[in-house]
Amino acid sequence: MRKHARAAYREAILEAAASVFGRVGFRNATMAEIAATAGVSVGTVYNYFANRSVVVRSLIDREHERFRSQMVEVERTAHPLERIRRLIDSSYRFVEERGALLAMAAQAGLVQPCVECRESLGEELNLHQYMLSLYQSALEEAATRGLIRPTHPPDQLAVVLNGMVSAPVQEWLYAGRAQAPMFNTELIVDLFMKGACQA
Amino acid sequence: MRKHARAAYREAILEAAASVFGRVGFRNATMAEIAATAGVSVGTVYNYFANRSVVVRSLIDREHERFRSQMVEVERTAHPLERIRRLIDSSYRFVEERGALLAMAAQAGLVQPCVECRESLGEELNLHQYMLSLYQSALEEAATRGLIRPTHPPDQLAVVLNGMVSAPVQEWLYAGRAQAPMFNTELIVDLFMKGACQA
Amino acid sequence: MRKHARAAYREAILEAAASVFGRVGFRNATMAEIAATAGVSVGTVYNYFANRSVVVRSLIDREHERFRSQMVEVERTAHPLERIRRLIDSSYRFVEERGALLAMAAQAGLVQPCVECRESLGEELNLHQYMLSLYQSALEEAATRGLIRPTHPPDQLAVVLNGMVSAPVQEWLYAGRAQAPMFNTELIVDLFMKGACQA
Amino acid sequence: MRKHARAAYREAILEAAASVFGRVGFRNATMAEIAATAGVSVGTVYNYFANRSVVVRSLIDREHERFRSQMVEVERTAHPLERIRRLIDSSYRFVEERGALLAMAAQAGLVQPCVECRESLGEELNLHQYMLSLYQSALEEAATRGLIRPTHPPDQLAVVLNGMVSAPVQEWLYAGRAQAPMFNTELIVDLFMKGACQA
DNA sequence: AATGAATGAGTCTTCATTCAT
DNA sequence: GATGAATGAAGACTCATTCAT
Repeated sequence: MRKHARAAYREAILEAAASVFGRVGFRNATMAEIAATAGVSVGTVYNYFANRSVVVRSLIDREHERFRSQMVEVERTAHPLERIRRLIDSSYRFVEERGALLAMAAQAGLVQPCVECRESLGEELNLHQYMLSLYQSALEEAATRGLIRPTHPPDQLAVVLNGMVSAPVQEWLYAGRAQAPMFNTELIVDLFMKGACQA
Repeated sequence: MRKHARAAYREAILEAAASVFGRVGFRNATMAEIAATAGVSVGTVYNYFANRSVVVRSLIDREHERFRSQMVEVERTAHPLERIRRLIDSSYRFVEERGALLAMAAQAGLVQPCVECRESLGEELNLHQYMLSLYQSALEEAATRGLIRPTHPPDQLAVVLNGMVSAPVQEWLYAGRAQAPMFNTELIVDLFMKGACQA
Repeated sequence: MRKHARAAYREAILEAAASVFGRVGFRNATMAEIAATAGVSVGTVYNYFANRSVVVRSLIDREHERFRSQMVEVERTAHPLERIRRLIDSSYRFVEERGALLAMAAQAGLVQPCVECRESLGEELNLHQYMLSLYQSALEEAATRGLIRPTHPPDQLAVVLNGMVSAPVQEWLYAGRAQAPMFNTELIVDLFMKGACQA
Repeated sequence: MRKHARAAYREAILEAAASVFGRVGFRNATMAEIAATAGVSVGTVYNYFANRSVVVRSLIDREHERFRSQMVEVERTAHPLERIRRLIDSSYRFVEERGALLAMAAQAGLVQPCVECRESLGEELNLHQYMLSLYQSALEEAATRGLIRPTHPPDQLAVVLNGMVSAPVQEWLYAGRAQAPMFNTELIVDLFMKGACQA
């Protein structure tokens, strides 16, 4: 039960950190405010996390893990184009469910990498790279099966596709998350597959 | 010649700021480091800029102006799809030429909006909005002329297109600007127009 | 006991501030020196007082309060001339007991108003006005009872009387508080009542 | 004529300093503002005065000199009580004529000594001491001639008398010099000589 | 183990003073 | 000799981190 209590504290602090990061931004968040939001003392935060940057890393790790575990099932989808559709859809669902965190995630490079934050965050923590690799392997498979035009290298396609997916999220974050997010998977998929031109 | 010297100092400080912002990030940059990089004393920086945030704004204003003036000519292109191609191309050329600055610009929301930086920067300073509006009006015109499918609302198309364009830039910034940037306008245009699927 | 410690720290800082203000002057006193004198770190001072000017105000408020509470009893004295005598005596006793603080108080306008300090101190903090009003009402009462000549307006009399009382204090402060203060209430009262001339 | 120009500059700077000290206070006055008010450059100020504190001292010296020269005639008055009356009257005239300066003077200890300013001002610069000595010798003479009661030591009388004279000036300065000053020599003299009591 | 006050290095900013033009 | 820009020491204030209770 000791263990249980520890986990609860840890969780409370991480949630508080997520909320504060989302509210005041990555750099303006102070340990004092995180502690206050979590309803614990500063010292307690330091009992659970060695220092500020560990808080950040832990938070990102946790979200990363959640995101990955949500994607694991999707990754099994056999048809590569359908897999892409589901990856996008699943990404959007993640954003919709964990929106507050995303503001912070966006700044920390989960969605789009942020040069500023890189130093304090390891390379490995990045959802961005993870999504790119998922898109890329799906695209490679699609190319192999002749489902998409072999015109462009899959890694470049992956980057651009990721940009298409991320753009509405960024837009929403930038608008201050005022509206409930409404992401349109079909638009992205349709556009990516068929393009904008009249046939 | 006094005037000339003043302009030179101003420029040197802005360049130094750009470099420092690019190197250590938007918020980690100290006035002392900017001054040192410019080869002047702290006091001198304050002779030219009232405070830290004025340095940032001035830098962004300057880039904004340069970017706009580069786009002015492009905006006159009559054919909307050709205009889009040139907007993209011109954007990439701007990035290639003023790469170091872009790292900073990226964080400050010139390329992709950064929630954290918004508070310290006026709405109006944003290249992002500017590019979106250019894309959108081109797309509206194209829709009117029946050049693109009327399936999707032009504002959403503009957002996604901007995401496609920005993605490789972000990727390059994120990779630490290690390589000389190689942006492929044709890939973006081709993908946006025709899509990835086999016909 | 936490509470006790807090009060002790607060007191120590205020005493240190009083000492530093007295030593180097109102405006030359630095937070660092106040902290050092109190034997705490700069941060600690800021844990107790939001900023420099709050330190000053708090110090003055405290003295103001002490002074007023010491006067409250005197104010009840029925006979107006006797009341004046006691007001003077009580003022001098306050100065004698809390001399170190007075140096600072003098500059801050407690004893004699100091134009320079007014902007940073609220009107209401002023002992000077308080004493004037006490003297004035005593003088008005004395005039009504026919105890003093009705020649001069009571508000002007109050100002001059206050000047008589303050002068020896100023003198002592100006001499660097080298000697133990020796204020002569009888001299002031005698002079104010009977004047210097031979009868 | 070179000499003439130099003197004019010197004078302009001192007047500017007086005005700035009077406006923003002793410590808040910057060399830049003094220079600007004088209509010269900062460098020029330093061509005439070695440093900030020399400006202050020079200003005080000048006023001191003017005051003394105005008093020289008064000092010759044979009758000691009449001399006191004229000293007071002359002091008030000086204040009325050079009011702006007095604000600064007050802070700098010309009228009432200000502990804060003592360090930057030599002992010798003090009008206060000068006036005290004039009052004291007049009082000693009056005591010798049996014109005043021998009850109180002349040095203490001088201090108190000076307090009586200064009080209305302080009051006027403290009120922000809003009204034209109206000092009442007769009230001071009458009160000092005869006291406030009914005969 | 939780607490929260103490710490002090680090940041922005001011301004007296210097000095090249 | 006048100019005014450059200088940098010094001061107020913040906040991550430590540690006695």
